[in-house]
Amino acid sequence: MTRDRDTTGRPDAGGDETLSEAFRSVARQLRDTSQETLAPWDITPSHLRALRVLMYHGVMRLSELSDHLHIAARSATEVVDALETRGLVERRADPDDRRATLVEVTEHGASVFDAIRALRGTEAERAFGRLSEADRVHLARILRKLRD
Amino acid sequence: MTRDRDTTGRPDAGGDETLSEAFRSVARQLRDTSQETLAPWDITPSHLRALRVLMYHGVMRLSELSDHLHIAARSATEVVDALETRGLVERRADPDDRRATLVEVTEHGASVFDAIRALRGTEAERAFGRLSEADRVHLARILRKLRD
DNA sequence: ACCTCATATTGAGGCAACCTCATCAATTGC
DNA sequence: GCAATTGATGAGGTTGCCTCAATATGAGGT
Repeated sequence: MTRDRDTTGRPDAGGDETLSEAFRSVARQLRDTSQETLAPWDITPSHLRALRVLMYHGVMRLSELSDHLHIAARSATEVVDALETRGLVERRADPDDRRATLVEVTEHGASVFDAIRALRGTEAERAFGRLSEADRVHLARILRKLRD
Repeated sequence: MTRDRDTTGRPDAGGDETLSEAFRSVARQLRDTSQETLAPWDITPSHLRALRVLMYHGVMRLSELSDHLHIAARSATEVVDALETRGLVERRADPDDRRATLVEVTEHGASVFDAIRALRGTEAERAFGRLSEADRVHLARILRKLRD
């Protein structure tokens, strides 16, 4: 239909399309980079997120974990399964409620988390490091606005 | 449940974590909103992206489409399958190369695209509209930097 | 003409990260 | 004391990708 070129930066039907495209693209790129970095430990970004929540907030129930991660309870089960088979966390019975299960980071889990964090420091820099401090502040503010 | 609160925006282990978390979060929110908007037409965001490429650049081969979308050739096949079963695009033989298949937007596809675009205009505004023009320009610039 | 290598698409099968719905045990409210 | 609720999980589904063949065609020698 059309034989044009988009390099003019013209509005098209909503420049926002481009904006959200760019957004998606960067998000994906971020995810891929993350995945690569994590490969040596055989865990995925979402595993790491769960591990981080557990490291940060300490032992908690599956349901609490799912709340923190904003995922369905059932999905938390899966994430914990994955972390448990890798020896990074352990399930324990909740003494106060026998329906509930507590999840706890193992020593191994903690050391792996620290190791990842040490490397990730520089990895996050690769991702956002090419931004100036001002840009990063800007981005943080904009993201906060977009989140409602 | 718990009495935690991490809205303090404190550094944790690397403020960049928070930044990329926020990024992911917004990207996901964007995707969800998009999905809702598209539901009436029974297509997904990635279908729409393909449709947009085709509307914008006209008829092309599957392989060209996969290049545009930055996905594997095999995945383009799937997207086109989906669009074709919905009558939005059609496959044609490439007269110049009998190995190749051309994809073309149907009339119905074009009208659906237009309808979506009309609605999406306001939808994209909901997403990015709460940003000032300056912020949007900023965001666009920052995203471009992040993309390499 | 024949043979080999590259290219275009697709079948088969896999994976991540979710989801819902149903089930079962344990707990709580009335 | 029993019904309703809650916590975890089994079963199975979805989206959007992926890789690795297989198949057909095209291009370039020899």
